[in-house]
Amino acid sequence: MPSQALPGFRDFYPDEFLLRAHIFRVWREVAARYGFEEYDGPPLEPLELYTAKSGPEIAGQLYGFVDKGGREVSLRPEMTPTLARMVAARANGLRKPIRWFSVPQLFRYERHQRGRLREHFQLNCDLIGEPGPEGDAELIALAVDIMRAFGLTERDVRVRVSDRRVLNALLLGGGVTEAQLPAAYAAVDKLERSRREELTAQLAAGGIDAAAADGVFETAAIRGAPALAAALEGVPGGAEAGAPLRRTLAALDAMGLGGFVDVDLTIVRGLAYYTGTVFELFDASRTLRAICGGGRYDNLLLSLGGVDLPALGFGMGDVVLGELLKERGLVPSGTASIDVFVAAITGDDVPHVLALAHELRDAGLRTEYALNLQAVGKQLKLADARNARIAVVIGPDDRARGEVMVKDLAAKQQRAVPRAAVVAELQTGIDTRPGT
RNA sequence: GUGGUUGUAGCUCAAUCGGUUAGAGCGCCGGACUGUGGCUCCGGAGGUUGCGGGUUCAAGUCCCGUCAGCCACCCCA
Repeated sequence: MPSQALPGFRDFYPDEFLLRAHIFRVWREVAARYGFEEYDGPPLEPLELYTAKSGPEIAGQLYGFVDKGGREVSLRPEMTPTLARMVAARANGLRKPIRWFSVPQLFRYERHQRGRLREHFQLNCDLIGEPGPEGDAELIALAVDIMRAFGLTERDVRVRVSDRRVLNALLLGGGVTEAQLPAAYAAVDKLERSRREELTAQLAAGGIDAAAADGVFETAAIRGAPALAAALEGVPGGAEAGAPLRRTLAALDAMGLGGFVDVDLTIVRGLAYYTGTVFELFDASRTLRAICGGGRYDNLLLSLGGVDLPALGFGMGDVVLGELLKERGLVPSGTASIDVFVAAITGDDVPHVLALAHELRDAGLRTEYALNLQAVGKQLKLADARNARIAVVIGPDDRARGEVMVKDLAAKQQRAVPRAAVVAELQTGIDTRPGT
């Protein structure tokens, strides 16, 4: 028997599943707060659904194979093509803007490393049918509020925002031609990780001379809205190109979330389909990969699904986010816990334990008992190990008086309670405790 | 796909120059403890030293290969 999961795949033991469940719960709660509805699609799709968007070379990165019917298929590497198909099929009947989210497990056949596996869960939130920049603000705010719901502050995570329209205007205004834009984008993307001489050489290979290259570097170095506005004044069409981003930032400020946001033109993301705002969320110390990334892709639904709707969305994976939460101690406690443990003194008490335990379970209390008769001390030890709050001990003497012993395990106190009253008492007693 | 680096018990680690039967702590199981828990003490299980080959009288230790983890690149969710 293989002793471990496939490379890049994870086993979730109960204490690890706790974190995953916590992440999913927060994702769904906050998405619901923004009026987003959950959807899902198949985890396995025709291969061409993905090659249509990104070209045949993408197939090398896909978890694809030929199925028993001879079809070329792939586990889904992303959700957007599925979403595009679903929206296109019912586009006329859906009220706009469409606010949908999903939590798919996605797959990529790639060499894995920290924060990047062959499988992950990713919250996808998309807003479809809204062209205005307030929609961009809405989506960024959703991503930020998810961070806040996890207990992360603006000192923990930063949103770095750029805009294709802005970067295009500045690069073209700085002497880069339309055809040279991809090379310029690649250099902007690598600016933080590579040395400037290497990038200059790469830009030269792309036909961009030294003077224009300096312009690229200057543009990429712009930080903050005022500096960006100043730079835009100096290029043709700059004011117009900068207007949407300005309104998006103003809306975020009005929501009180402006403190999370940095204007940073080195955020590039996939060249293939973003058309406007692009943004990524990072941990403030920047030791991890991006937590979240997204932007506006106004042409994609037309090219994929044949429906012309503006759209924007983001994806937020569980792996990097989970690492950050662990790093900051923001994970729920790793121990399983129950409400009540019922213990028997003798074998004659066991049926009464079963009866009471079942009544407690019917009353909604998390209840356990020892599955085989053992010493009371053993049973209480088990109750401790399961983090029970209350132990109920049933013995012959108590039963003769029509009572059971109710023991508060934390307070180390116990008292006799009439058998007939114990379920109601425990139910209210436990429900009214704070912090449950 | 390329390069670097690391693999010893469930976990964290130890094992001198290559030298006897690979150890410890935590965790797990059992006992001390048959009407009352956390502590303590005692005992036990658990290892093909990732796997395969080579060198050697002798390999956890040295060499080669391979697999896996980690890091960087490529690429991006």
